[in-house]
Amino acid sequence: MATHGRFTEDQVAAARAHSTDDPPAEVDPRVEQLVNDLIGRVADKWTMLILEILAEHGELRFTRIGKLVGGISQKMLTQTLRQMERDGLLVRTVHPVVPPRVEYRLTALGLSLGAAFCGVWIWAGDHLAQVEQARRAFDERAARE
Amino acid sequence: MATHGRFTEDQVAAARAHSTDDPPAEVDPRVEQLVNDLIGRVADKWTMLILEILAEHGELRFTRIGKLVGGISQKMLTQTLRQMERDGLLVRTVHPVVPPRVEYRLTALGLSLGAAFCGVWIWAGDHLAQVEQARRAFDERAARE
DNA sequence: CCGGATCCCGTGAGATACTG
DNA sequence: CAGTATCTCACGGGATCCGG
Repeated sequence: MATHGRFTEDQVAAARAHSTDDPPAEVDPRVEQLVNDLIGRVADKWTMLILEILAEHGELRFTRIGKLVGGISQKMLTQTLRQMERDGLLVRTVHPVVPPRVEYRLTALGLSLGAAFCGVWIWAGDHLAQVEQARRAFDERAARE
Repeated sequence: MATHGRFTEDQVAAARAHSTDDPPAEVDPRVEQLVNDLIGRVADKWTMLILEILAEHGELRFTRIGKLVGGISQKMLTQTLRQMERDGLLVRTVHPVVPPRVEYRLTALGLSLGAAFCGVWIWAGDHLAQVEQARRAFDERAARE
């Protein structure tokens, strides 16, 4: 089975296992809302991309992440990394040398999120062609008015 | 095992199964780029939320989706639904009656993406407390300068 | 030199009003 | 009811400056 080559079977299995068996039915709407908010934060383009890069490479410097992500501004890179640090997804280590050296590394929490996202990457790779075909069909129909 | 209560075991299993066994190593950087682009489109806050709502409820009207998602503007709702339709994730059915009645329903492709995202929802529910604690710790440290 | 803070500007999101 | 049109404004990108 494929785990995108970046996560172990165990990590993915852990991501899929529930720590708490859910009560029969009904979820507290307040919890529901909190989960939705968290999804809103985490389901961000740059967050997902950075998460993936760090999961793949282990520990990286600021500029390196920017290069690997591609197309991200330094501003958004800093901002996203700070937010991820605040959410406990990664740790930021500053080495007091010159030139400055700042390393970013995922925490266990960040790794678990990366494992949870793994399925989405697999999906993207597997269904890329289908999406492109759907787009062509849609655009063609739109062009015909 | 939990499947977020919205997807069957089979759907989730299908989402995790690779249709093609990847060749030993190396991925084509061009494909890599395309996958990243696709992730960027699909890893959108509103897309994920709408996908979830539709996976849960089956078929819904425009306004109903807006209510269920909560906090989305009509503009973004229209825009996101159109984009998802273009990507082949859902079908839009217009009933030529008055008042107008437009139904949205996920396609098989959309359902498979929902199943792939399932792990992220489970993660959010399971690690909500950890994230909140990390934020409090970060904010407290920041306040102490 | 690297990491990132700051400024300026354009795109894109939100709120409101309007139409078929 | 399901959008479209318009306005406004905050957020994102790019260039520049700065501290170590």
